[in-house]
Amino acid sequence: MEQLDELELLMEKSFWEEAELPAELFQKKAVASFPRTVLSRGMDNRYLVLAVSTVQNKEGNCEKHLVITASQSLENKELCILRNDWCSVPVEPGDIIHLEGDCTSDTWIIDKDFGYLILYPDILISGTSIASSIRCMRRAVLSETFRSSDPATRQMLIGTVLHEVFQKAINNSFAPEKLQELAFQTIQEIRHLKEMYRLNLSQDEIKQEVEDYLPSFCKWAGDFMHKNASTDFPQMQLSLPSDSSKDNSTCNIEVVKSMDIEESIWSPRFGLKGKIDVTVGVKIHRGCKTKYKIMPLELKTGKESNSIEHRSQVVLYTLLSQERRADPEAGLLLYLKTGQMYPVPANHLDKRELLKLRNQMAFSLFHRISKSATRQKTQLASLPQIIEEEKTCKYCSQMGNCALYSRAVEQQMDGSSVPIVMLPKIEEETQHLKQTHLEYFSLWCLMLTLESQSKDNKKNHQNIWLMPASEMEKSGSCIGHLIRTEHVKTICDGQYLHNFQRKHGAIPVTNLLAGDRVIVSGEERSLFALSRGYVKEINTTTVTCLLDRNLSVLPESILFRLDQEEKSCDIETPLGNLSKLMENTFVSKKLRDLIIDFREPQFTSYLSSVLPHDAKDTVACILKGLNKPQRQAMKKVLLSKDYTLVVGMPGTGKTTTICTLVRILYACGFSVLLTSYTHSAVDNILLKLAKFKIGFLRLGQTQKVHPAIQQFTEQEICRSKSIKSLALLEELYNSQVPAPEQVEKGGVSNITEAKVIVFLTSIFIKAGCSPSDIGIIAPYRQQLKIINDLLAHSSIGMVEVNTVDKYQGRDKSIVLVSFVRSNKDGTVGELLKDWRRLNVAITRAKHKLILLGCVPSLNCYPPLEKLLNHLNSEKLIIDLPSREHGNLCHILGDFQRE
DNA sequence: GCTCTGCCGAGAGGA
Repeated sequence: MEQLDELELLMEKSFWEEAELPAELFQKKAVASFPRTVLSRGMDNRYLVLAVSTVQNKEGNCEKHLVITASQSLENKELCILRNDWCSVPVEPGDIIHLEGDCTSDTWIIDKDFGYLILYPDILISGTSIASSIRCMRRAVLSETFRSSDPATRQMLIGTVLHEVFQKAINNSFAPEKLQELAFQTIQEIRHLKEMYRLNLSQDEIKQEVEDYLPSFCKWAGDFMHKNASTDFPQMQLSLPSDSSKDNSTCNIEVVKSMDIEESIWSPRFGLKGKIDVTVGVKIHRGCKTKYKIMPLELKTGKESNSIEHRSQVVLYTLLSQERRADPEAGLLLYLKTGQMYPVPANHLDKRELLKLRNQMAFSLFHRISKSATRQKTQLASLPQIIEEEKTCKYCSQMGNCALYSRAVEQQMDGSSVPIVMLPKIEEETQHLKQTHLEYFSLWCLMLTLESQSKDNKKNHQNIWLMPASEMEKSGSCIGHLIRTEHVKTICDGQYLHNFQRKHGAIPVTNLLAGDRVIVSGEERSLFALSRGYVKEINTTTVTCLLDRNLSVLPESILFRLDQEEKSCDIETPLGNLSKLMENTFVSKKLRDLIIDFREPQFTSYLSSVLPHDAKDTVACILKGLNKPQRQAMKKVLLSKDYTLVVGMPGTGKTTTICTLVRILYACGFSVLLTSYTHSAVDNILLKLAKFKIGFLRLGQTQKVHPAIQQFTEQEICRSKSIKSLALLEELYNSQVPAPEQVEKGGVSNITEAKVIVFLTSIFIKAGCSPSDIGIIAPYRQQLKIINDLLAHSSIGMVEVNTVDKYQGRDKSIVLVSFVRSNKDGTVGELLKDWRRLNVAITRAKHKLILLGCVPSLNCYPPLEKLLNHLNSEKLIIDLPSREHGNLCHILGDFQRE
């Protein structure tokens, strides 16, 4: 906060004076807002704005002068002059910008005819968002904020299906029978059937409507593909920006072939992203001259509007295309209802205006929080102004959020201004809400926005395009220099299994684990973010990934890099829920009552009024599998008219309770809707339910917990007696042998512990345990990595190795825990202090639990100290004598050579 | 201080 005040003072000083001021200050702001942004010149230039001043030039016109730097030391300053309308770009000192154009003697000039300025270029905004901002910037920003408030319609479903049919046809054939077949096949796909079900539409209805389009598909193919002579193609009007003005704009356009479908491109040059329906190779015949271009082809199934929005989308795609190949200079807009196709030239003027809209939008998205003028209070910022166009507002899907934000947030600020004509509309849209509801909305919007902006969540996607793989590898979240090996296996549409190997040697030390999300890029600048997916398997030689695109179409020589996709905090779901909670519907009203106004939840008195009489025996039978608190929770839930909160520590059997509930409801003939904030929670429930269907008998087996652990968890952690997951603790090895931890950039590890863990695992397997019954847990990724590597070099099969948290809600027969930490200076990591995590770790084992760690070090952690004291009193701690360690190393040596 | 949790997601049409 202090830094910002200093900055504000700075901004009031004059231009040249400012430029002389301490560089650290700017560095501070830049670091706070744009962590680890790499400043650089060249194609991907990133400049830090040091100062902004508005000046009048000789002609009396306004110019903005920016003092900028691309050097991390902030020493080498350059000047950027913004002329004409570029003056209005809302750029401030401390901002990061990208410049397109020419720089002569350290001066950039961006004017109406030449050059672009991209504000916050690492915020990538989609083509459709920008196109929709033409009519209403506020709507575009609201749509980015409250995403889910736009339920899909019949027309959208038809649109999606027709897109797919066309995309399949262009790689196959436009023959009528083939089109028919492709259409039928597409309609049958499960995701479309689901959507039809949701919209209450029959398959026949959709089929009919889709088939109505097919003749136009044929017509288009007949017009634009496969002809004998170039003049057989329809005449069109198209001048490319590079054509000389003398050239006739009349030409024939021939679509030669489809190069890609649904190509997804991120453009950190223009701050854009998007998916191109079809990328086509096109011949433009003009007189005797022919130009070949690879262009975006945008499909539309709705009205043939040739609207500015549609055309703008195409223009933006020409900018995206430049990330991968030569400037197409134009794109194509095809209306599938009629087969009519319009060429869309990408003129400088259009691109300039669209990029200016992008900048405005980026500004709004970046500045979501402001300070109140009077009291410097942190508050939500105003959104772009409400427009005064009843027609546009009438059908706007963001109307509710627009009015709500205006009333709950903007109208509470000093000096807010709302167009007077819109006030009645805003009042009408929000009249169902009480003051408490408006305040709730405003508060949670602010909290969620602040959370998304917190330091933790400033993820740096941009490192993929700003940092070479070799540099990124040092952080452990990237692997470069990979080549694709073996065939790509198609699992289904949109899931392709790829194998990668390092071109030379083994895969370097990395944090990447199975299950991590990754972004696959080519190491070349033009090939980044080719595909996304997750790691399926990783060992010292090979990474197997499940990706959303098939990369076998690319040349085999391409060098790839995998970057771990850092989770960006998802506030979209809660914001969407928040918006839904404010809707004028019966359900939302009830929820507002309960959640905001704290109406007590109601319960009926008798189970007999809830459960059908004839289900009594079945229910009784199902309930047998639960302990007392679980049954009590179950009863409460069944009697609930509103909601019931079931609260419990990890391992206390919440999921089991829910599963049993589902089974009861199912047995009584109710339909059940499972929803969850997390996917994994629902997955766990489904997994357990599936188990019930298969064997079942598991329910009857009461698992016994070792009394020592039971006592401990009950006393220190749970207080509840409903521990389900039951571990039999056998031994705790106290490693009296030298087993120091290693702290490096990739994390904390302990090679000795890793070796012992692997050795013990091998013993269990030799004793007849199935590798799938064994789980290895360590709190640090680096340790998992080392254990994985040792396992990979052994003859041990697939033993699951993962972090504590990944075991949440699951059991293994045997669990080995490596605590890793071992040092003399008593360095305490935050990680092990978390007793909830400890609880998860020690309650995952059904039959045998082995904890491996350095007792003196672990005693530094209060929760562990309690556990160790407890185990000590039960004589469950076993020292590992140094003589044994020597033997162990021998054995391990042998074992590794095996 | 090195863990994890919320994640497919840009665009499907309408005026």
